Amino acid sequence: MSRCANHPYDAQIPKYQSSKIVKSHLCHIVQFGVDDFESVKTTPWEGVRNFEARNLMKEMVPGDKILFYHSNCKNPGIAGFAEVSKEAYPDYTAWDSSHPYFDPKTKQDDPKWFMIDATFVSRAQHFVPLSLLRYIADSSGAEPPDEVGYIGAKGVKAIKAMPLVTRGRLSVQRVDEEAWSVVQTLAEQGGWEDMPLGKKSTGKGKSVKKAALGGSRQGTKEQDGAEQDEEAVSEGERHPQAAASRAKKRKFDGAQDEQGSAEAAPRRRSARVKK
DNA sequence: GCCAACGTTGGC
DNA sequence: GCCAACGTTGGC
Repeated sequence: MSRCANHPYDAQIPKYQSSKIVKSHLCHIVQFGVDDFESVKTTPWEGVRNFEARNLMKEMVPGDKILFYHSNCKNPGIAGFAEVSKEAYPDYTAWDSSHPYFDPKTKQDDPKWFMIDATFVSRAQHFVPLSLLRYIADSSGAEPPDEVGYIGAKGVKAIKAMPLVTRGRLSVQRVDEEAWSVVQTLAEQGGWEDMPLGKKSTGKGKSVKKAALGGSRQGTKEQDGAEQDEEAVSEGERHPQAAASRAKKRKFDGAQDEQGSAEAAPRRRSARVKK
């Protein structure tokens, strides 16, 4: 759709004013955490270079909710909530040879990569670490640990089904209503501070990156087709499952990353929506 | 179109 | 820094 008319190249500048592109070895890494997101408010979700993730973004419509996830950092997890503010349009960073996400194989008259615009909604009052979700997902019982007993067996079930837990690497994945609800509740209630998660779960951790998981569409529930689409993988991707999150970029172009500067440096984001 | 090798991602 | 999972590339 829209091409870049509405998004001149400059449109992305704001994002980089607060985030950083780090060049190391042959890769560039874009760090973008919840702090950056909160200050920028709306940002194009550029750099997704994975077909499955890209197809999921194409399904998103304004209003779809997004879970913003910090990946590639010491304490990965969900740091905030956002929503899709512009449907998929060509990712212009793919055509800029000086950009970390440049992809020499795509042309402007035949866009290969797309991005959506994501608008910050709120921070997670309690950072929800991946380690917590994993801990819950790995437990054999149907009931949650006492510390987060409020999510109930239904919450445990929803977490166990999350792609974030079952497959990990896709930068953009679907989040069903139940999972969305549990994550939101966890973020509001907290309570796992004393659990043996291995890493700290305060959210203050150090580096964070940006990543998001998508959200569900609000209100409407469309069908829930959520599962259906899977993307057909067009060209490349054939494995429906795997793709986890990543959006990578090409070889030396950059990818995202993170690292953190001291404390916060989230990087990528991914957004997914469910429908 | 299949398959092996290689490169990347991303959690730990 | 290491390792496992996965995607991509390229030969046949």
